[in-house]
Amino acid sequence: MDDKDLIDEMLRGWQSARPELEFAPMALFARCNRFVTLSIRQLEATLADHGLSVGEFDVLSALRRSGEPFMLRPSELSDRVMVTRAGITSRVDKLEENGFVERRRDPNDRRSEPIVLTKAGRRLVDGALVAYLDNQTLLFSGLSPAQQRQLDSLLRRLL
Amino acid sequence: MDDKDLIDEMLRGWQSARPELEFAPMALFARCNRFVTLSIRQLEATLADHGLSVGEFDVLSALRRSGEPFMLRPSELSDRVMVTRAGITSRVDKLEENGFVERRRDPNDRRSEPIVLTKAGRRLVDGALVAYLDNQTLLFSGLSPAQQRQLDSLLRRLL
DNA sequence: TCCTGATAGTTAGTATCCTAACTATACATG
DNA sequence: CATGTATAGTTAGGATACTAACTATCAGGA
Repeated sequence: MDDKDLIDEMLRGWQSARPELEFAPMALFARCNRFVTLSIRQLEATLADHGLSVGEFDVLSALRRSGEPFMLRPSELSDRVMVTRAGITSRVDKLEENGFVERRRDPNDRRSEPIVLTKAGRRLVDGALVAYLDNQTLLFSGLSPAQQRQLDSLLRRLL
Repeated sequence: MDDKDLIDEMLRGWQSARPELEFAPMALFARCNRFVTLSIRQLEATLADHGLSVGEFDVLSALRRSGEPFMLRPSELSDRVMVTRAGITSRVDKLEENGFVERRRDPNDRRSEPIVLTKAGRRLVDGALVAYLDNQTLLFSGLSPAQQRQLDSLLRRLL
């Protein structure tokens, strides 16, 4: 609401400072960025109610949706969550401290330390998931189903 | 290209793990997030060629487009760049060290320390701006002008 | 069997941002 | 004009993610 104005104001500033340049793509990207940033803040608040950060939730989620036995190696988590392995190490450290995941041994490869979701971890992520989905549904509630499909199609083209 | 697959794979995982829930909004948000994250990495690389981080560029940009005398107070910068004042302080510290901005005095209010763009700062931001705009144009080059307007309209509705 | 190179994961160091506490200054009011 | 409150900005402390370097293990070829 206020953000739209902010970006329009930026646009006006540029157009007056550098009238010979084209700023439409900049404004478009600024809106994407702004929407994502605001959304993440909301999601952070939602997950905080469950004692989780977004990063931790992402790890638990990847384990949860991988199905039985809810176990993935750090390198697989790294690929799926799009975070470096170092990042996964620190997230797993914290989740393990809190008893939501456990590091196991792979008898076939001693370099590997598969991560497995504990019962507590599964309960936690299943609970947080509902709140998370509700929040994301809310994020797009300003768009009709047709508009949501349209947005999805545009984003697929961009990626 | 590969990211689309990654998100589709996430979607398939969830649908098989929790078939009773609706994951379309989650996938939609994941695509927004992914697009923005990848775009920012590109922009970082582009600006790095000019010796700037995105955060520093944002500050210089706000000063540049504010017009003569290219001066704003930290609190104004904070509002326009959407970053806390503490964040502005550290960005300005670094920019000042490198000679791209200067802290001035406001004779009417000694609490205030207006930030002004130096000649070097202006040269820098004017140069980086072109590369930045080119990059952003490229980001959306997969969409037709009509599709770009469509996206803009959807985003305005979301914000 | 013994290297050599690849792979799995962690650790160390850096950068960035945020919140909260702190300092200095301004202003309104009794 | 004294004082309490609000405002401007900085500093301190904590969180998170990245890159690069390091350790341990595996696997293929001489």
